[in-house]
Amino acid sequence: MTTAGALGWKVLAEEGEARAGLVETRRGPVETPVFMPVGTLGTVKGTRFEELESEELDARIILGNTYHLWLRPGVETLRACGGLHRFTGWERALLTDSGGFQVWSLGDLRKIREEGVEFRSHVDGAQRFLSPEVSMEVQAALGAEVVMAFDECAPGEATHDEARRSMELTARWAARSRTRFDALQREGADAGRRGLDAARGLSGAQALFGIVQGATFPDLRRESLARTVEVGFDGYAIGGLSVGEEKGVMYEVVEEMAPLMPRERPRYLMGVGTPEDLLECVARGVDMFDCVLPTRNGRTGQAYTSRGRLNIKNARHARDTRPLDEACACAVCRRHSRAYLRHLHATGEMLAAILLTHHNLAFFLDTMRRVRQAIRSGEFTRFRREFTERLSSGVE
RNA sequence: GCAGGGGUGGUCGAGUGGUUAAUGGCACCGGGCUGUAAACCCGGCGGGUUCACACCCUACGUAGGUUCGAAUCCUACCCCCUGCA
Repeated sequence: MTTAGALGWKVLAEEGEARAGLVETRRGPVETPVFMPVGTLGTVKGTRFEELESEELDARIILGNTYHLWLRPGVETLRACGGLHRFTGWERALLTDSGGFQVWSLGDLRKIREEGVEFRSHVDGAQRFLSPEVSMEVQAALGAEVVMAFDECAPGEATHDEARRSMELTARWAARSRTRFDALQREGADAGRRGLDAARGLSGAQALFGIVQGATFPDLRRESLARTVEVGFDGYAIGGLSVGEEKGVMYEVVEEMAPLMPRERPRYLMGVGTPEDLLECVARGVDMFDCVLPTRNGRTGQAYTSRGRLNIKNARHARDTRPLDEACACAVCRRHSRAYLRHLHATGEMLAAILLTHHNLAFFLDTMRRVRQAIRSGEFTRFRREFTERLSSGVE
């Protein structure tokens, strides 16, 4: 276990490339492999914090987003309210994305320069300039346990030249992120530190993760990793995947990169993925994941089950008195039928989104719990095969 | 009874002689969603044959009529709404 750092990390068990580990944050332990629900605007949409903390979901860490929270409610408000934990009432660990993803997802609304990114706010059209330094400042005001370096997320179909340019920019931004981040920690800008007892053998500071880019090109990915490790971070992420490239390509990049990433640091695959993706990428050596799928798809009528996806909008469920997933023990599956959930969705009732989101999160988080257990008991290979097989068997 | 207005596809509602199987909305059916511009977006939606291009049939209250051609014009009838008796 690393001590005095911002984050503790140890590998508890390994099976092939898969590993079960423990990340110690200043706001509690996070067992890995872990799925981190996405809470872009300071809320995991459609859920209450009590649910996330409940034994059933037991989410140990959730995300927040720098770009979105920077626009609304804004840094000053966040500072005035004591950081994102106090502002939202979430007392467990947080990880904030840097805004790098918005460089990709809001591609039509920004211009990239060496200095940073000029965004035209999607909220009101105002010009807003985000740079590694600004991102670090906002993330200090947010006070998450894990801060992400500001990167450029290039499109999956980027050419080698484009990907190189982007990767090199990301590398320069990584160094700038590190520098500004360290200064902010020294200055005590970290809003999340307030009120914490600095026990647990940790420094009490925020942790900073670097992000490996390079699109689909192995040479660029390797160079990106080397340059990121050279800067030095508390953890390392693979970014720039599931942004338009083919699924097989994503697995290849992860398969090649994860084993090259420092063993003594947690490895985080950003923005991934489906239940199958999680299993595949755990098998390739990834420890941390986040994805909007369980929450977004919960709102749009799609349930993840042990036998694959179920579209609650389909007429075939109109009189189906069975739960979403007969193998699921979540509160929604214990109480409600597919017929009722379909009715709620069809009538536009907000409860439909709430219940499907709950089930989906329960499924994702429970799956990861089982993954961890399987790795620790040396049964991950079998678990993965059986789980994947069942996933593709189709909902009855 | 008289005077106006009106009856269009599951529904509401455009269209008022010819690219009209008929604009739109809703409903319905299906699909998509991977570091959240997403409680959102896309497609289908009279019937039949066809892999498809395409073709055929049926349709704008009912029945006739005018016209090369009608949901659109004319006549009669039925029904609905409003006002006056």
